[in-house]
Amino acid sequence: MHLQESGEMYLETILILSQRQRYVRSVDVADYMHFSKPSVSRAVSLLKQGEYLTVNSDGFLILTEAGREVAEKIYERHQVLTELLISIGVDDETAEDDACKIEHDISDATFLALKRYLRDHKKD
Amino acid sequence: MHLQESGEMYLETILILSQRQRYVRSVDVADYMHFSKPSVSRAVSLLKQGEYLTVNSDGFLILTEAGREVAEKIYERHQVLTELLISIGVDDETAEDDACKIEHDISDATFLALKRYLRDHKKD
DNA sequence: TTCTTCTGTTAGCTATTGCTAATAAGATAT
DNA sequence: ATATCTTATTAGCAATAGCTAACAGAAGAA
Repeated sequence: MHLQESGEMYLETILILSQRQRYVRSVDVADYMHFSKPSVSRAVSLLKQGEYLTVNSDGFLILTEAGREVAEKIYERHQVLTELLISIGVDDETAEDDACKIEHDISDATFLALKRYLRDHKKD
Repeated sequence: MHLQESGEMYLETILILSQRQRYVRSVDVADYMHFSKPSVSRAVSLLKQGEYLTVNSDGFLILTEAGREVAEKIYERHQVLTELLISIGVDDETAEDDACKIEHDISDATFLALKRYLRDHKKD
């Protein structure tokens, strides 16, 4: 099953929340993303179907290996892109917002090139 | 009426085609974008409704001032982003593809910062 | 003139992804 | 025990944006 941008966002959110909390429930995701509970409920069931996560008996969302890989990939992009935009003079909030859209669009090749670029120009 | 990414792509395409041809019809847009005629037909009627273009009696698509502004903005982004990605080592085709997605996502502030960056680092 | 091809539109399908309303079930409070 | 709050789900709506099938009208060819 191919993931849309929306699925990637849910996985990224679950990863972020699981770094802050001992457990992540659908309602936590809904609050964080400012989406309704039914929207999250459906998204979760699709991600479960695609084997990107499991839901345990307490309703806690657990990323599978595949889910965690996607989430970490997107989250890394998020951080690197934000840093990169800030480094060229974009204000923090705009950098964050724009990174959040770009992170889903670019190819691995482009992301690698950007990362390499940032590494080699850290002190400019 | 707010334009989606899809509307921006149609306008950009019409601009590109109008630089190559004396006139641009719906079918030319369909061929260029590899979309069906009905898809273009509907898009054109929405863009007409939003006053981004007019259709003359020969079926030629003419961008309005507003339409041309959007098209030129997106096309400029397309070119600058492509150049920028190529300049950091992304291959031409990937750069083109990724630029084509990013162009719709980023804020004016981010695009300005990128353009400024490119200008100041042309010879690196 | 008649047949074919080109162009555009209409109708209606699909998928994605947000929403609200209503409901069910469990946990907590009175 | 009953009432309320929390959480999750189901059903169904809306917008966006692609598609095919069918058709109408105009242009071009035989």
